[in-house]
Amino acid sequence: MEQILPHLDSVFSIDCVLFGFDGKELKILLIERNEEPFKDWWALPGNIVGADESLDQSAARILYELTGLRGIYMEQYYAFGDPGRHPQGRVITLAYYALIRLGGDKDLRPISTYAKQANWLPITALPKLAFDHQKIYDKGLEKIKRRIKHQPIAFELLPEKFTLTQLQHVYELVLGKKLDKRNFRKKIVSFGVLKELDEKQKGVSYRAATLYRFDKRKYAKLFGKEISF
Amino acid sequence: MEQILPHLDSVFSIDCVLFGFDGKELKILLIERNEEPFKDWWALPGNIVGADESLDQSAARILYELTGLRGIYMEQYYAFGDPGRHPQGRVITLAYYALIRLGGDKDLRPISTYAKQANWLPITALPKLAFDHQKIYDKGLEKIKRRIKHQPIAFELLPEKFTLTQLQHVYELVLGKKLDKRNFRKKIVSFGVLKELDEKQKGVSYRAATLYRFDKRKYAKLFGKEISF
DNA sequence: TTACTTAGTGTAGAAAATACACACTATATT
DNA sequence: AATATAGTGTGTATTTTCTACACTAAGTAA
Repeated sequence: MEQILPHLDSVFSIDCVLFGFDGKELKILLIERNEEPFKDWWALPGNIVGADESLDQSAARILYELTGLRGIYMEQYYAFGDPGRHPQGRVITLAYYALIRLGGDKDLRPISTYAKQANWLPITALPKLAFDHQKIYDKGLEKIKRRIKHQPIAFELLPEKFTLTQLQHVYELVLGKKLDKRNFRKKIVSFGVLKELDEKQKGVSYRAATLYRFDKRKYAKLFGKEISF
Repeated sequence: MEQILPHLDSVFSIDCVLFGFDGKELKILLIERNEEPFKDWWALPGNIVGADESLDQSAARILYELTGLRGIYMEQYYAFGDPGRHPQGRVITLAYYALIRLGGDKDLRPISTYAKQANWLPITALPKLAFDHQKIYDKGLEKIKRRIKHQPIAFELLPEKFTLTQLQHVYELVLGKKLDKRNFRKKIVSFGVLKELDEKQKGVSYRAATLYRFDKRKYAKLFGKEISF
């Protein structure tokens, strides 16, 4: 296809803030860079957008390449493009976030191409990040804080079957504050997206909690509507 | 500066959805294109991002060039980048919206460079738009609907001094539904961002309404906090 | 059997949201 | 001067939602 438009030397990338929950802590996926600039620094995983893919496709591809995960709820949230943000030229990057449940079944594929290692690090103790990635992460956290209050996205962080206490725990970690157990349960149940199962939690050395699953059909109806926390 | 990064022939632009309110209707600014592709079609005003400007600076510059306006509340809300969205190559565009008060004092500067004409058209009767601009507009409207519920941005659409009825009118237009006058006033006053003036409306052939101004200091404090409609 | 740990539940009071109707006032018209 | 008109401005009762708060039930481990 002929390029008629004016040309500017800009590169367009996508960076992902992958929030993961292992049952205890909220973490994000970081890679340790193996190349300059910012060699040996931790950075958000990201990549260049391909010529023939849509932005969402590209984000999904990048997530897949970096983690082996598919079908994850993922959303574009902000574009960062300060002229000085990348020392080697103009790079405009589009930030996506995803919510992922960690541990248990399938392990994540390692990331090797441009990183020494990849690791899930708890958000309570993040290292200094390369480029403007701290800013990107901050904005991402802010975004999901806002979003979890209004839309039922917390389930993405949990396994298919979960207890109400686990769900509450996720809300508390994301929002950064304690919630009242009874009020939390009342409200979350009132949304009508939870399905109580006959099963109980297993392997705990105390009274086992009832497991819940979330009802995708009702969830789909609710989505777009506003709920509030 | 040496370009080390891989190079892709992509162009990065910004398109603006400028919402305007003339006291009666909600409108957006559109231009009638004078060049192919989509010659003679209506389109959102937009432009290419300059090499040495930040995204927000670029948006502000574009808004200024197109309208002569400065100091307008403006926000990035989504990036559109389907490979086929521009017939002449890969163009990724970042959408911004702005809220503008129309009429009265200063008229907008005409837009001449790449358009036959520019016009404020009511959102209730929009023509077919070039490229994927309908999609961009739709998402923008959705965005401000959400936002006006939670943050005090409606003032941007009104003149410095306004009546509560005018303010309510804006809310009703954006949200697309009628609001109760008494409840609306109670609530909007309770936010504490309005300052009642001694002045009254002029030139009306009925009882003149009290004019209000909004208090920028309190507004600044409230900003970021959540309010709800 | 007892001690321990977490699950699970209800209610009362406060605050916020909603529904609802009429008198007032400035102007224009006769 | 009287009247019609059109939008301003206000209060209360009801319902709904939010908040604060503490004990019993169930299962496990010793």
